[in-house]
Amino acid sequence: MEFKRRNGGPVMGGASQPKRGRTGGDWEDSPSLFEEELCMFEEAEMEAEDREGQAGHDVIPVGDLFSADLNPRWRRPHAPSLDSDSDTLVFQQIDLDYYLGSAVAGMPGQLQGKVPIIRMFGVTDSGNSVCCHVHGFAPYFYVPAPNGFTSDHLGEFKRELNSVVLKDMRSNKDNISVTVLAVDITRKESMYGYHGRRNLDFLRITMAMPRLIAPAKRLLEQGFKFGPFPIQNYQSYEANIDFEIRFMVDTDVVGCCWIELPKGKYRVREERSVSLCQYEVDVGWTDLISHPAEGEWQRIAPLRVLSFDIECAGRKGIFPEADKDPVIQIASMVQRQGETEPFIRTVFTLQSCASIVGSQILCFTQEKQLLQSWAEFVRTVDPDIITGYNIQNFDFPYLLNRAAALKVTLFPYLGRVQGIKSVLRDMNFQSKQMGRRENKTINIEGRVQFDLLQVLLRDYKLRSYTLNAVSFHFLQEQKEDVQHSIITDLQNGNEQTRRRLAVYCLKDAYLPLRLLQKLMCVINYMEMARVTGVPLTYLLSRGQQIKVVSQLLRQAMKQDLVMPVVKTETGEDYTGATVIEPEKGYYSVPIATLDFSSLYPSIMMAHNLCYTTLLQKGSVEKLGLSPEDFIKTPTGDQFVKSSLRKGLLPEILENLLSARKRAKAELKKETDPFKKQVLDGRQLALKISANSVYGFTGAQVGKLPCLEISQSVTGFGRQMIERTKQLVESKYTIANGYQADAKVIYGDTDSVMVKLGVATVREAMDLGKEAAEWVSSHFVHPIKLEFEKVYYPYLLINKKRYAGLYFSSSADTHDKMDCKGIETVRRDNCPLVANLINTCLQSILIDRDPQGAVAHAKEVISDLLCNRIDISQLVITKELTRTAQEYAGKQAHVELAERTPSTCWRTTFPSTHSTTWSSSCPNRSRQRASCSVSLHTTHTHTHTHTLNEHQDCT
DNA sequence: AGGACCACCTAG
DNA sequence: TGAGCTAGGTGGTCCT
Repeated sequence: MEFKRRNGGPVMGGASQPKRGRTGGDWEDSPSLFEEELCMFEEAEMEAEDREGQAGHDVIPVGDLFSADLNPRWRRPHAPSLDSDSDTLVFQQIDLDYYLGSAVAGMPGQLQGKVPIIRMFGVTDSGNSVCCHVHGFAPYFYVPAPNGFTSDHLGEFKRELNSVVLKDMRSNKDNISVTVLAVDITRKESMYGYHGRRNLDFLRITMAMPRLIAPAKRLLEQGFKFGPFPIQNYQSYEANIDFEIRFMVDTDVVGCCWIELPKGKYRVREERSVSLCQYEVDVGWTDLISHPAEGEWQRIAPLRVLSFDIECAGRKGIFPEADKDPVIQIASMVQRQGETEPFIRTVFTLQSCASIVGSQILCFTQEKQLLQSWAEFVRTVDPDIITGYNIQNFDFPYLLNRAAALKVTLFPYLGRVQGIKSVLRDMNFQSKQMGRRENKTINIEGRVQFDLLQVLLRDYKLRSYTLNAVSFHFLQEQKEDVQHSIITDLQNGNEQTRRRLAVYCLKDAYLPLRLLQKLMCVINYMEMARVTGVPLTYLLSRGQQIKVVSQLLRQAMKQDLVMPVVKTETGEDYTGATVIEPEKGYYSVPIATLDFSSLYPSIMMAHNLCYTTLLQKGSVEKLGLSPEDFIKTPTGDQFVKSSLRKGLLPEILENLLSARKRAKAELKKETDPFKKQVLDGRQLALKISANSVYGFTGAQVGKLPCLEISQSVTGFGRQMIERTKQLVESKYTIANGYQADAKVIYGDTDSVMVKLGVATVREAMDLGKEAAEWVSSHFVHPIKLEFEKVYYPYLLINKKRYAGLYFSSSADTHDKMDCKGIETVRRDNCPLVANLINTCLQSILIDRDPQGAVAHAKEVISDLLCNRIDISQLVITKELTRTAQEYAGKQAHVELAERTPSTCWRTTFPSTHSTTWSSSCPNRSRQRASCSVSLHTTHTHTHTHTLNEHQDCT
């Protein structure tokens, strides 16, 4: 039930070689490691290019920037001409949107007025870009047909609805004359609640464009009258589905899948092409073939990934403002997905700049020209994915604003569709999970914006999210050493100082690429898009729910089930999981841990919990069900058994979990490292997806909350953990011939920690496995209790706070020291505390020397009191102190410090909710706070030390 | 002193 | 108009 990688966690993809750090800080004398690296790129390429007779250019005078001779690599590979009569077009779709346009002759759909057209962007196996316009798909939704409705009434219904929708429009600037395209009768069943498997007549209402769905739905809900029928309120179904998702679900297209346009079924645009893509085609929506991501269709096209970074010359102490401060450098790196090195490394500079081996420098005397040329560079390189660090909220907005300030009119056309301007918008994204977050967004049609900062904020819990910290954490590598404050000075210096800045800027463009690769972001996100069926861009711009909705709709469609639109209202929270009261203390005996694997998904599968199986009040009587047809959950809710109807959610979960098993099996067999990465990304996506189904049903402000499901799930969970405790403690007893009476000393949600009374890890493992198997036999398939690990020794401080040496792979050596909930894993303490506690825990658990722990803590405190340490927030839990003392046999009559507020400055960033600690004041202009240290020692006196903003923190 | 409440962050 | 869930520890503030 863990969705976010804690503290970065172990980084997947094998260990990386830590780079040796740069020793001297003397920049001009010795080139940095990064420069050596750039140099190596150059050497490798020189060899290759010598054969082709292309000389490398270090510094290029601005002029023929875009001529093929000078920059042969900028353009995509040549695209052979395409003949739709004889060629099949196959491409991997990476972005999908829609627009309103005029009908194209020969394509299906409405002919007059503006029609919605789906647009897919993608790349072929040979690296050519594709823009595919898909015609004839229109948005629709459902309402139940009123009693007595027949096909004779369709015309009247349609006319009347059309008329009220038209009347409802405040302005009609698109001059829409027809809003309702069609109304059909179709047999469907609501997915909410079991009502005896009877399909009813539903009206499928097709609208002319997506934005007409909401008013039509509203008008029907508020009360709609037509023909002889009385005024009536219509409950609507599937009226809140994004148009893109609607299309993808109906055509079996998933995010990042391969699309095939059979020969003869599509048209190549010769004139009238609107995109910058190499191929631009039109196709009818029923003519495209979507390939499931299996076998050969798991591959990934050679996508172009552009990473960039900008530098601005800010004024002293003022954050750069786009209307005043110039953009002085833009570094860009372009890499093909799947390759290890960027094949374009370039930096656009304002004013001259000395050459950097391995990268191309383009110097400009006019900032306007720099910006304009960079935009042209982007259009020429035609990247599929644009990355960088905080590009979404800084670099892109700054560039757009700066270009506007300088009136570089051709700058903001960065997308793949000609004539569409990239504009900046403020978005207010908010979720319980991530809090309120102000975000800026810009539209870049056809290119996926993959801001690495946003990825890290979503997927990793880190202490700090600066590029420097993140690079160090994942790559053991850091940024080039340039202080922000000296950027302007470097720019105003000479070509050597600007060169130093350029190296810095290049590295900041390079690091995101390295991180993307190391963390396998592109692969993992693509796999998530494929597994859940949503476009790649949704994964970064939307929440968790849309992924479940997409899967739910796909499953529902097969059974003619439709999803109601529910009004969201928050009610009472429901009861969650049980946390077994811990028997706090230090255990110098092995503690076995048994876990239910995928507890909540397996509960939903085992008991067939779903919207479609829920028996609402009175249903049992109404449907005349007998007791063996349904179950009653611990919360008193009723669901029919799978013999009557198999639930959609259990089906989805089974598919996800069996697909995960397959992926893991394939992963084991696979030898190709690249395919391995894909498979690992897939199994991870499948696991996360399975776990988020439960959360979806409990999301009260959501697309389809169903607390009967979520509270039944947790209810079963509570019952199960209680039962598990009883079972274990009843069987593993001296009376039954075991060495000791087993005792469950702790448990949380889906796990129990058992003191089995055996002396060795080996015995605990063996007995643990046996116990897990035996307990499993008492539960319904596929619920399974598994032996996970042995803790030895184990320090149980409180609920959700413990530490122990973790034995799993071997009984002889521990895998790690596992700490849960303790200061060492929390980000709201300064590092000193985390380090101190960590050292103490190591002392206690590994060295088995609690006095050592106490001594160490004392020493640190004493250092603090004597100002020998510049940072100091000390928080040692009372429990840890007590436990350490207990273990030490009360011999150590030292009370550790209880709590000491800080002399270091804590900064919490509201945007990211992250906290950083520093010994210097982060913002001198703003703080009024004073900080104090107060320590209690056994010698009774209290030291209080207060610092305020006028004192130096060190 | 003790409790109600909040913010923050974690466990699962 | 879009947002997965609950349990619970710890430390802080404010009130009585």
